[in-house]
Amino acid sequence: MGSMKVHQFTRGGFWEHEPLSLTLGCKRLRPLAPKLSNSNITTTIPFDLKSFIKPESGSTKLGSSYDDNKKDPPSPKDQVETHPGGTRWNPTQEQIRILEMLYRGGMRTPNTQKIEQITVQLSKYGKIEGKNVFYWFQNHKARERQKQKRKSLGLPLSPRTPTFTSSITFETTMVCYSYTNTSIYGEVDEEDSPYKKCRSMAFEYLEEQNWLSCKKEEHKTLELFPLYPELGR
Amino acid sequence: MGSMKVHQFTRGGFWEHEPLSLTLGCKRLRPLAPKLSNSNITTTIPFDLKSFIKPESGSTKLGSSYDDNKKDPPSPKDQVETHPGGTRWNPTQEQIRILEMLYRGGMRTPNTQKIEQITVQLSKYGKIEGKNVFYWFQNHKARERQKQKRKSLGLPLSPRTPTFTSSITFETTMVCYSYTNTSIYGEVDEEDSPYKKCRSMAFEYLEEQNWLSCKKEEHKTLELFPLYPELGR
DNA sequence: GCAAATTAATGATTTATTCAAG
DNA sequence: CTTGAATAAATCATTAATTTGC
Repeated sequence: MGSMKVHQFTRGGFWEHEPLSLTLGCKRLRPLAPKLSNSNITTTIPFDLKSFIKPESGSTKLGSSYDDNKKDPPSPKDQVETHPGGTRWNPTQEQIRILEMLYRGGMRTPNTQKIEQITVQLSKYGKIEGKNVFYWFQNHKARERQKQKRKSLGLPLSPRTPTFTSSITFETTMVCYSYTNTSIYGEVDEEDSPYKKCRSMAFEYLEEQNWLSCKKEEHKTLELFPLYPELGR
Repeated sequence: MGSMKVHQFTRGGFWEHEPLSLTLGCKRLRPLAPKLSNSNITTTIPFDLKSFIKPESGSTKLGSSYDDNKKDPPSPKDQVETHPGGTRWNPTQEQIRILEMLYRGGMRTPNTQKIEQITVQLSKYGKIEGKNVFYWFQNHKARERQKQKRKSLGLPLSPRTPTFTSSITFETTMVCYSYTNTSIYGEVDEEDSPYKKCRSMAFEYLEEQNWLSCKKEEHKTLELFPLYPELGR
């Protein structure tokens, strides 16, 4: 019971009975889309599952007439991975520069059309897809907001470590956090949110109680606190 | 510092300086996409903003060759609102029946292609768009999970809703969750389920800090800090 | 200097919340 | 009160930077 379990950090959730499937485009190893076995279902569903096997693509959306008010958001993952190796978008300086300008100019969540246009323009400076633009705005907005919040809270502007996983491990009397994809993990891998909410508090408590004995030297990929940069401390 | 902060549960974010714009399609009244004023930017960006005024649509994505593994998710809002009045999808019995079957069959987050196929099939039973299918799976999964969780927590299977806030409420010897501005739940009881242990530790800690002073009866929307990790305290 | 090890950034997805139509 | 729709937060994963021990 006092043993440390070291394993891949899987999402808090559980993957139900979803079969495992690997993506070709990228290296993800965790279970992805289910892939319902047709043989298992076609018999019960009065629905042409056959056509599900190999679809065309299409989804030819017509340009909505005019209104600029139309939210008509983006189509994140709707694009086809163009990069062969399955690597992620690596923006060029120029691309970033332009995106930041647009952002500073007030653009926040461009709709599909705008995204398409931006993409076309940015293509001049390097490979890029619409979803990249979409994600960039999403992430940039969210991260700017975090920065703002941290600043307003007077927390150290530490742009510190983001990859701290949210898992906490209880074992014996220790609590540890895993880092990046691999590390410690306790038997307690609850996925409940209340649990997560307590993390920091629990940690402080344990520290106070001198229950924290593991040192960084003892375990490379182990770090005790700042669970989240925002937590500071 | 020992004071309890009681406030309305507003989203962590704020709407920065985003200009307000109303959608025509739906009635949302909060700030939406920015709509960057061109006159303000074109002068500084070496980037053809002009072309942003009135785009075409396109985004003709080619069907990715084969792999079914490709995550290639959906394109939620990528569709064009076809309904004139801006009403939302009103699924027919048949459509729901089929969707539920697919769900029970194991399907969770179909990719774009699958969505497209499903959409085509479901069109036989009534008007429907790809995004409707996408959202349906999203919502269904989330709500099934809630039901499950509530059940596992032994909470009243209150058909009550989804707005389980993420806040935790501490009070006396109980740990509660706030629920839609009002209710609170559960006590920190028995066992040493690490999960519960965590809760109780947190509780003890807070109590120790004299941060626990309010009673359930004293207020409805009680919220004790770490709502979100970033909020820290 | 260099290459492995580690940290910081940030692209990409999923999940949680919110809102409001019906 | 149910649930479609949409956004924000959280999370995961990969790559760029930086550090560290030769």
